[in-house]
Amino acid sequence: MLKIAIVDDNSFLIHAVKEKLSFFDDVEVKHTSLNGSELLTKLQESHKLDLILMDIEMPVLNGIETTQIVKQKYPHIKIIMLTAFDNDEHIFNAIKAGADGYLLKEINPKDLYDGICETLNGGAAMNPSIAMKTLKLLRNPIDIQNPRDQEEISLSTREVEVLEQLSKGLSYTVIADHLFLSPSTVRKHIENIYKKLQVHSKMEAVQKAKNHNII
Amino acid sequence: MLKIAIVDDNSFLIHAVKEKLSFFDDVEVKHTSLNGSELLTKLQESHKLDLILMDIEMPVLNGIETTQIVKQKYPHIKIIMLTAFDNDEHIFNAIKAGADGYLLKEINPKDLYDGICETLNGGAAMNPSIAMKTLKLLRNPIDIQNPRDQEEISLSTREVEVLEQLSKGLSYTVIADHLFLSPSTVRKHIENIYKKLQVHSKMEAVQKAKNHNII
DNA sequence: TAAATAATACGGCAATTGCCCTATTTTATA
DNA sequence: TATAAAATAGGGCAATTGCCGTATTATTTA
Repeated sequence: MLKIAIVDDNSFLIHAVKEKLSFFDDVEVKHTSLNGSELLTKLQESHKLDLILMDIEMPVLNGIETTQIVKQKYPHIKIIMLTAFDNDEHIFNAIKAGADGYLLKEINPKDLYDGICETLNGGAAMNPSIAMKTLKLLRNPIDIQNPRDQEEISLSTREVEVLEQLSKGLSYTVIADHLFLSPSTVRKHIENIYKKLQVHSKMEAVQKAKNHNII
Repeated sequence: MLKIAIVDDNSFLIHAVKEKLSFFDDVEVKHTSLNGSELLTKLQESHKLDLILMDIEMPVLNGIETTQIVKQKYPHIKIIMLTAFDNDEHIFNAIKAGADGYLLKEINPKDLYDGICETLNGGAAMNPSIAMKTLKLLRNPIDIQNPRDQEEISLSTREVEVLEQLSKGLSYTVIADHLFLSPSTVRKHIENIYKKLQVHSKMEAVQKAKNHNII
């Protein structure tokens, strides 16, 4: 029987997670908490737990701080961050704090269950988009020292692809060739990218994109 | 239709992977290669590819080197390393080379297919045990050092100054203004820089300069 | 000191880029 | 199912860039 705890300041979401886990007979939700310190109190009484599903943004004691403390005191307990957001700083801080996985709340029951099992078997549960972010962090150690917050810069998938090509120093026509697009389309994408990033040249675009971990 | 290529020096394993993919109607294995240089030749003819499943240990040109080259030339093509081993060095080198995912050959058809789809959607395909290793790498930044090669590229003091300005994304005229030079002089300096670095645009110059620790 | 290198500066020209416009089709989302 | 957002594509134009000349004036250095 897998003994799980859930920590989330939103009781509705706790309920939703519980429901997802209810499909699996070998999972038992031992207790739930609305914040980190509530969890710590419960752990003082008993730390017979296999794994904690932890939200990040909570009052009193947030998920990152709580993870750090739990991992310090009870290193045998696995912790998966289960959160709505996947911004770089949260991910990196969670990893540093010792989290064993990072999943998004929108996850379906089976993937959640699989993630729990994999984590208990020594692996790491990770949403693919988050896995990609960790790869980018590994490639750009600069970001690790000073992770900057990406404001509300939201580029479309295609725009990111174009940006990646731009960062190789390629010309419009070559990019069009690579992405099987008309040069006009590439130009238009780049125009839109410039507007979103508020820049006026390839170099500035690439630089800003790198600073914001877009590429 | 997802256009896939497979690169593996073991033709039996190529066949096995093909068979796993045969369950899925929207996957088409465009071509297979027994090593990196064979793949590169095929890509020169046509790079209409979505994703490459790449072995690591191959003769002639191994998976890491091949990944680096492909990612440089055709950054739009996703690459998943598909290998028998999961040692730390391979993983880290593959990530640095630009791999978008890292799966083990023992994977079942569905997970392989899911991994491919997730990767094409901008995520990263990762085996849980490998995900855990990347987390550990992120926690120990000591391992992450990039020893760069220092070839004999000798730029003059002035040229380095101009290059630094270039890297800010500034235009010829603005650079001239900053360095109290005539725009013509700046243009000439940049011309000389391009010749020394053997590049043909601002972006390439800055990129190459950064790789060689000039700026 | 003579020769080589670096730094300065200009003119011309083709190609590329940045920015404005419109417009259709596809995809997502409310 | 409307509506919005994204992706596609093209025309036009001014500014910038990349590349080719040439040429004068320091500054090194052999």
